[in-house]
Amino acid sequence: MDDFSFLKARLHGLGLRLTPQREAVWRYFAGVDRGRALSEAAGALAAESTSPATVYRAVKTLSSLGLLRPRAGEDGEVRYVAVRPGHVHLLRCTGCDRAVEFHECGLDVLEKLVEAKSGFSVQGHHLELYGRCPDCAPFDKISQ
Amino acid sequence: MDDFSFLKARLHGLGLRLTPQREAVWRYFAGVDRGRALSEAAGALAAESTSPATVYRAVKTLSSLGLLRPRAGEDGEVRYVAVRPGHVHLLRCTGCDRAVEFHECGLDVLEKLVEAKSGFSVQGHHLELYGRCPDCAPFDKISQ
DNA sequence: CTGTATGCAAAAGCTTTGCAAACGT
DNA sequence: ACGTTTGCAAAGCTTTTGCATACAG
Repeated sequence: MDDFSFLKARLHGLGLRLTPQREAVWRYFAGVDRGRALSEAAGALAAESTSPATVYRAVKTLSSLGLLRPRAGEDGEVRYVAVRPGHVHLLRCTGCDRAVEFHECGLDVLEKLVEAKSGFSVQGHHLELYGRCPDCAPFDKISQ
Repeated sequence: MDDFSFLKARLHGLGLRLTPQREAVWRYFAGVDRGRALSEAAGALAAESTSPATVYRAVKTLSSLGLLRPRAGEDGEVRYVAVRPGHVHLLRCTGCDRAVEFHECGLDVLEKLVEAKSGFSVQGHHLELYGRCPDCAPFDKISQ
């Protein structure tokens, strides 16, 4: 789980360094299977002796490198998820917000189609499935 | 452009009312072809004699009804977009953030597949294409 | 009448910024 | 040495909340 060399290379590309704090931020987001809000991250990493300001700055940096990606929840709160290299999509549980990755999507055909219809040049897509994980599904029968 | 009866019905379903302020908020978001941040909306609607607090409350309400949907931009800022009834996806310009809608996506097959592999029960998906609109594409050759 | 909605203004939170010190190359 | 990074603490914003008033059914 240490793509740190990868991280380092990406940072160096911009003349930036891989510091312990940035590594801690990356590990924090990469180590959980759901997105986290900035304030959550700041709170959690305070224990690891990384100041809030640094967490905010590091997230912004990693985000601009495309290593973290902001996603808005149903509630409008932004959570950042670590993006691994390659083409990855998430299936997220609407109950506990846990997520699993999947790769296939077959959207390249759709992209061409929409491109032709709209006159846009399509660069990529965000796709996320949502549903209930095995643990949360049972609750649907009880509550509500 | 007046799905106000639709709006009204959805609100009544929860014992809520369609007030002039809520209508103004809806019109604001529905009337633009790109998402807007809460603070932008609050600023713009102040001119229409709707207080910030009311805007924030109305967006939350409409959002919980599924009529507005929060989306996070690359920069991590949340913008809300009005959602019309039906199955709609957006193609958004990474330059100016303008968007056009499209409907086809063919993801039902994928949903079944991922469902089978993961053990989740899939409820739906968020899909967004991004690219350059005809107006913004030219700049790519100039800058950077 | 009763419960919902609004505006105001204050309070609370989150995020950013300036600056001096520490660090890596 | 030099430019980058950090932490602190202050400043700046956005967003939320309490409460009294207005409104709709």
